[in-house]
Amino acid sequence: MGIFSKTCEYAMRAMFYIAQRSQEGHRSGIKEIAEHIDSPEHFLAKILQKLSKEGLVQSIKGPNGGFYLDAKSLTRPLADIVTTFEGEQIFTGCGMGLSYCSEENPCPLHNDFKEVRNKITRMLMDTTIGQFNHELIKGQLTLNK
Amino acid sequence: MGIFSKTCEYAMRAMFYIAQRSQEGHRSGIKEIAEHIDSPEHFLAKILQKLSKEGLVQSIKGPNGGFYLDAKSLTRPLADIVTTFEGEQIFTGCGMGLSYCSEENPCPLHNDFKEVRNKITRMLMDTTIGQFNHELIKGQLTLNK
DNA sequence: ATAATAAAGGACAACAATATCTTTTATTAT
DNA sequence: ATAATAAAAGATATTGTTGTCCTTTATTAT
Ligand code: FES
Ligand code: FES
Repeated sequence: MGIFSKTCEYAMRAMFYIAQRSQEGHRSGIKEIAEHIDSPEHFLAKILQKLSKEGLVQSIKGPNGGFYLDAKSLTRPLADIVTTFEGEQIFTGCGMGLSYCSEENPCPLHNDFKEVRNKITRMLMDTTIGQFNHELIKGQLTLNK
Repeated sequence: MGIFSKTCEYAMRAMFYIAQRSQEGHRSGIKEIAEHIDSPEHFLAKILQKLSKEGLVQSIKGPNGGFYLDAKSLTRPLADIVTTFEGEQIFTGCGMGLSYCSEENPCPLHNDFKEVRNKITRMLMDTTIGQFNHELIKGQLTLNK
């Protein structure tokens, strides 16, 4: 696995996709999303359910329903999605798995790993969900290759 | 989970511990290692078996036997341990789980994620297994807190 | 009202990661 | 030679992640 779990990866891809479609004024059904981000449909449904409960994505049932993002949601940082699935561990945890990371009792990787963590944190905090709509619509960025 | 799997975390901690003890001229038994890095004993045995097969750690059976690191092994980069358990994914994979990462078909996180990956890679390539022996012996660094 | 649609929710299945236990093999000391 | 030690190897158990399926609920269109 990479840095993030598969669940979290699908979640990020799905949210970027929904953001793009929302920008275009469309709501997206699970099937459509799954196809465009290349994820298992039913598994994705579960993921979106969780994001919906967290209020990170909006949804409407029934015909013409689907998932979309309101203005507020489009400005939320990617970090909110990651936290939903991975918890705080990735932002604060020790790189070698010690029960907590501290300056007083550092592991051998502590100094280097702090920087890695900070870079990840900045990436996730500074990136908003709606940030790439333009590039995604123009096809300069991809979610399924 | 953090960036690395539990298996990989135990492996790194174990190797740093064995390195330290090797430096002091001792071989370490599984039980001793497990206690000092706070890992499940039998699971650690499996991990060390794999590292042994890879030639990353040396071992001797029987009384006064145990695990140790020869001069060559002490200079190997931490990356070799990580690759054994996580493969190349962590060094080359896409942060959002796309099947491959490329400049031609980048995901939204590509630019930021490249830097994260590079920092991780540098950390693991530039750190050698024997590098922290002194600090570990003096207790300035820890493997079990 | 009824049928159609689409998300929400619950139950379950497959698989991989983590963990434990037992037997075998190599080595050493007596 | 025998017993003791410790890693190697094999078998199995537990848990978490990933994935599927089926039923229910809300909404819309007819
Ligand atoms: S103690 Fe390990 S990263 Fe800080
Ligand atoms: S394409 Fe996703 S990190 Fe490069």
